[in-house]
Amino acid sequence: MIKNYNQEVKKLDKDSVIPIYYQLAKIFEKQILQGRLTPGEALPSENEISEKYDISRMTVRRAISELTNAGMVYTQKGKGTFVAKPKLEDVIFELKNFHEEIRKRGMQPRTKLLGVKIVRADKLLAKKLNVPLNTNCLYYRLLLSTQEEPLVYENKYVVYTKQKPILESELNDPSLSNLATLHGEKFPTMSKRILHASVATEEETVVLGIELNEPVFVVEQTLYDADKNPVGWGKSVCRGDRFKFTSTISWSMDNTTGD
Amino acid sequence: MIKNYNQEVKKLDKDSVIPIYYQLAKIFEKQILQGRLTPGEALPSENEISEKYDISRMTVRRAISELTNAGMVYTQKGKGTFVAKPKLEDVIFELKNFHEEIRKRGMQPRTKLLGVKIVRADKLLAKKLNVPLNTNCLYYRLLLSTQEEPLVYENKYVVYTKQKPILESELNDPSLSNLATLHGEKFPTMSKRILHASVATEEETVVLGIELNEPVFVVEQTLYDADKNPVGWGKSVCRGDRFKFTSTISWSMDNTTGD
DNA sequence: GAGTGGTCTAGACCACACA
DNA sequence: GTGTGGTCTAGACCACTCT
Repeated sequence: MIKNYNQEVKKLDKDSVIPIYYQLAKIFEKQILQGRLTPGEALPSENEISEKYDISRMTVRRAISELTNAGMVYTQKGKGTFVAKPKLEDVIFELKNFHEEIRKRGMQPRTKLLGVKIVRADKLLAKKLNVPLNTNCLYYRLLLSTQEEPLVYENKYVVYTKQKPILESELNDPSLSNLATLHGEKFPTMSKRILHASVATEEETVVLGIELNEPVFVVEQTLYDADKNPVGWGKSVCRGDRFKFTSTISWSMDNTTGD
Repeated sequence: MIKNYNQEVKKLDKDSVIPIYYQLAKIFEKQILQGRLTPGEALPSENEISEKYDISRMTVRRAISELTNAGMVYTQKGKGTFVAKPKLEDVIFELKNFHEEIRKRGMQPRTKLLGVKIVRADKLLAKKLNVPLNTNCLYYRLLLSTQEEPLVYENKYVVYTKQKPILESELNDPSLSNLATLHGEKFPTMSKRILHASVATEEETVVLGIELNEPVFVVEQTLYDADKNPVGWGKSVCRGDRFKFTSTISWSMDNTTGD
């Protein structure tokens, strides 16, 4: 508590395997987290820092860049670098690969193909995929489960332009982007998703083995190519009693988001 | 289609107001999106690029850094820089400030304080906030609405160490992190949230004006200070018929996530 | 050993903010 | 004007990969 009252210069180990810019960023991070630099307050200028620690200005900039990426400081041209306010009210819910997540929890993920066929686009699908009515599309119905119980019921459609046969091996990665890559002409480069809270329909209760009106997450996904044309569309229904999304926002350099 | 077979060098405008590193990054982005550089393929080495375009290697590195941040390429020490595979299966659902979102949609957000009082921590709350039983805590009940209808019902608790009076002005920003900052000793620096799909309880149907068993999103939030001690806990119940989360993942330099 | 990306330097010029 | 951050250069040394 009584140390450092003389704004003593923290030491940088220039021979360390740890980069100088990282050591410097950590020094400022510590000062910010300890409240010795408070939100709105200015950091020393880049020239001051580079003289004080006897390092190049470019190295100072790299350190500040790390802090900027972490959202801890922001820069203003011609004015200076300032400590940011924590933005803990922002939320980011991440959803990662189903198989990995299940395996991480010590269970065995399974993918069951309930059906796959070529269908002609009806009005809804034609609109979702921006194709003419009755265009040939591939339709997949999948059930993702652990060894114990079903978890996700998926319906996916992709534009079917290559007329390639449907391979068993597709089930190794039945993600919409993989299916679209295999059977479409173009590369998917953008994915839009919408997450709804809903209750299970009759069909979903049967497939998922839950009661009518049980809560579920519904994730609708649309894939686009580089020209912004839809190349795939799908709907995943996740059991509400087995799924939750977690979000960690941390005001520090490590762990931008976790789990 | 027939152009550029002579690997003609794209021009960089060195006198432009647009930074060279950005122009260069855009050139590679275009080549990748057009499929002239495919996933797994190597970019020219940094030295080659710097000679080819007659710019410094540090500028080349800055350009590649932009592409790396966008997830379009990855680097391997001693080997080279390679085009990444699009990871469109990752999902990021963002939830932004309630008031801004409502206003953006052309409605007027309202916050109604249903109640605020000092309570003694029961078993559940003592566990959530990691304090002894019966510790004094502040308890807020809030209703967020448009002019037309209620949307979110919130219950929030913060550790009450400062013994500061409760101010009307807190309602300008009744976020958990603001309440915790005002009434706690320490700075919140980390926020964890859990998103559940559920159905409305009896109390929630009354407050939100919906039917029993209507789907709702439940967002549970815990705030921590720099020492990882909980300083606030809250639960927000959002009408399922009025809320959806959207996610856009784009394999390009702009729009890392949108809306 | 040759080639690669990672780090770092000691300069330079610029546009911007502020007095 | 002075001071700030933003860009850029032309070198340098390192650890790493591959042959």
